[in-house]
Amino acid sequence: MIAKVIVDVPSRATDRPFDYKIPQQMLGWVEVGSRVGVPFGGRVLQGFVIGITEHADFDVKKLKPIAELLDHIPPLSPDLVELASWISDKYCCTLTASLQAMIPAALKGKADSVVSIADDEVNEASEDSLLGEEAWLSYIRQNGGTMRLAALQERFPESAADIKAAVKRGTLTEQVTIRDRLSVRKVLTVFPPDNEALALEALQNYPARAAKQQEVLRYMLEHREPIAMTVLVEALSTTSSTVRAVADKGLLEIREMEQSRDPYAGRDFKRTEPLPLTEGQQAVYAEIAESLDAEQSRVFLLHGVTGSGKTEVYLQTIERCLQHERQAIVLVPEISLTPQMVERFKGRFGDLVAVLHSRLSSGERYDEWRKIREGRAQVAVGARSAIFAPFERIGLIIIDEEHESSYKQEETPKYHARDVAVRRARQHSAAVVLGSATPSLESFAAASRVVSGSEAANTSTSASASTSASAKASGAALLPMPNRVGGRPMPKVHLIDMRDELKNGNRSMFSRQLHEALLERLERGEQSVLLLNRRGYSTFVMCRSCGYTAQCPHCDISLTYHQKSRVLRCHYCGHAEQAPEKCPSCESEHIRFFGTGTQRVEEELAKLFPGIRVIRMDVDTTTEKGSHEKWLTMFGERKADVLLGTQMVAKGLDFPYVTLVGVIAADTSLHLPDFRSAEKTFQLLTQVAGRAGRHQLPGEVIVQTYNPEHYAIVTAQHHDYAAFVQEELKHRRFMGYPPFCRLIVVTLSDEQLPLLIQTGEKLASTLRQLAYESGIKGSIDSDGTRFIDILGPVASPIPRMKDRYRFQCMVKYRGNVNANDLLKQAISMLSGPQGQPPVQISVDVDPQMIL
DNA sequence: AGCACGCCGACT
DNA sequence: GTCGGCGTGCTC
Repeated sequence: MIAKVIVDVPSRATDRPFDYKIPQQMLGWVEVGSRVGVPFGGRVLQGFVIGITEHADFDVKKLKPIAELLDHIPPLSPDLVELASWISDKYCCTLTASLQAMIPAALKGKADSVVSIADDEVNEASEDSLLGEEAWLSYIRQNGGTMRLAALQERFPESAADIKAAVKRGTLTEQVTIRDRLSVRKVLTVFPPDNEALALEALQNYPARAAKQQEVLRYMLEHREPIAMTVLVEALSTTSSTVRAVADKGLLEIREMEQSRDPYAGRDFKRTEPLPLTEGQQAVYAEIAESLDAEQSRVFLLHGVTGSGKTEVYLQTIERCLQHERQAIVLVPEISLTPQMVERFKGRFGDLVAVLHSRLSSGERYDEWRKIREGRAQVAVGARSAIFAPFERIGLIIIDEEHESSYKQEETPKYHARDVAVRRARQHSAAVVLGSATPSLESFAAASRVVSGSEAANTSTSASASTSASAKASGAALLPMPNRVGGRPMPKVHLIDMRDELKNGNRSMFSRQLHEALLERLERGEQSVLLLNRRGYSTFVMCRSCGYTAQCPHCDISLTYHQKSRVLRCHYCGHAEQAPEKCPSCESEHIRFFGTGTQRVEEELAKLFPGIRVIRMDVDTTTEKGSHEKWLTMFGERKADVLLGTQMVAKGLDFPYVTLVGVIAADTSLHLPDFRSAEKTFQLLTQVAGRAGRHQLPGEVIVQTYNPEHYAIVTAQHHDYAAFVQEELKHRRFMGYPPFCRLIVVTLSDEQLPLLIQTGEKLASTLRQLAYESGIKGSIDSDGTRFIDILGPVASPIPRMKDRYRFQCMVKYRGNVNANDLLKQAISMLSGPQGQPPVQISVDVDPQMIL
């Protein structure tokens, strides 16, 4: 039998299946989805089996056999392999990249060599005197004749060439295997006696002076369960040598057991029961439950205002799904994957929940992943990549805060978890629930078209190329939840025109109203949340005399100032330099280091409200593991008056004593050169406003802005999603942006500018030519359903990164245009015979940020 | 991506 | 004369 293997080489040229013979002893073990080690061009690499056939597409005589099978259970199932190939096709990336994204990093094996002294050499050495033998050779002998090549080279760096030569002439034999980057935690475990009768007899006859041993044995006979050595020793306040003594008599067994790291071990989650649903929740639940019972693959857009109780609906639909013995995946934006959120799922489903997020160590993540793969978990809660949770029978996929841009991966493979979810759900006949108070325009356009039949014809031409193409195909159903649980009103939102403040001589960053409102909360002992909406704003250096700013010498981007080390760092390439004392350009002393906005707000708060207790949450204060959780717990225990932060304070938090939400500057995100800036602003304001007054105490929101008449801000003030969408759709249609078309951004990069520009031009003209040949109308005003427009090449927003220049082309299209195919064709037309393009090309399908 | 093979300059 | 620079080309 022949295995088709995708080899772990991140290059387009090698991204195709290579055929390998399956050795006799591996027959029946090697499956689609298996991870194997294969010889490839003189070395051994990790690869994935994506197919098994009878006949090779290659000269059988030249076929090499698979060198090793790396796992007992294939890490990928055939449906995930199929999904990987869909991703690489849709997002124009290599299959290798898609496959790698699906497994935990711990399973990214690397080749590792073990060298042994050849047999005849061993004999020779016994005759020859060891005198004069090279140090490294005797070192191997001391190690029993075999050791890892890497370890040997580390010990004798100066003999590297000698060692290599020895391998070449056969003095040393080399064996290459793939080693995982994982450490399985082993725990010494004590097992109860096999032979109980014997043990009981021994217990009777134990010598009196071995009381502790007797105690150990009695304990084990009573509990009759394996127990960790450390726990046993602790419980009986004895030592491991005592336990060992019992084991040496053959009465107990001590073995090393593999132990899963459970990041939530020892934490008690209070079990919760399903809450009675409100009428609104019930209607939505019934709709989804019906689909679950029928095992249909349907997509639901759950549009529920903040505080409408979406999470309870999630929990109960998951319960329904589990009753059908099918598994559920819950995606949550990384930023709102808070302990609060985890607690709600753990509280309802206990150990059946596996949690996957970026704060886990690679070992912890691997253990949670295995819990899923081995069927010990039925529910996976996690960020973006949890969409690849290796379940066998998925019944339900929930995507909370569906509009969040963090569902789009910015690195290759640049997939959108929402679209992958829809595709994966279809493989499993599973339901998808997209939940949001502020659905993305793409999802909303795709969903409303199906529900409001009369508008269907109307929108089908205008928004036919929704970004959520798969949602479109499956026909998303809109499920509205317009009311808050308990009939609580939406908080009142006040807009403060900061221009008026300035006119009235208030130059502080706090308006009088916000100042007063904060004071009131302090007096009443209630809490406030302050949002500084500063996307992409970080600390930088500027000279106030000449305007000089510190730039990275390799990247054409401002350097970031790190206060702790007084170093300027580029966060694209890692370049670091000492922060200057005076301006390098004009020698002025007036060089200033601008701290994060939140730092300045914190200082101002301390000045205005002496004794105020502020928790500041931003990248500076939450990088440490667990710090996020720590701050939120503190705030929840009312150990602070104000929670001040960036985006991260806007999402999913629920504190009963928060009655004031202040937005310092609503418009900082409004004027970013991105076509989604209005949408992002509306979403953020709506989300943060939803933090107030979720319980008994009524909430108030104060939004400071310089653009009080902007529709994104006005509609957010009135919690009017429909009005926002209507206005925003007008703009999108007029400007020709999604959901009225789809976008692909192609970025080309190279060290040589002329070659780069030349290649860029060639790519654009080839694309135009191909589009023309396939008869697609090119005009932006075209009424036809097919349309394509190729823009550029132009310099990228970051024109140089890591000493490479960057240019980009944008493809806009709509209708049944296979832009991916055109693009792939164009790229292959300017590539060499092995498929390597003259410059580096990176493709972003459905980009989130255009900037 | 790596590694081998291969053809031209500065050294023992 | 050799060592070694990194330019193409291939990997089942």
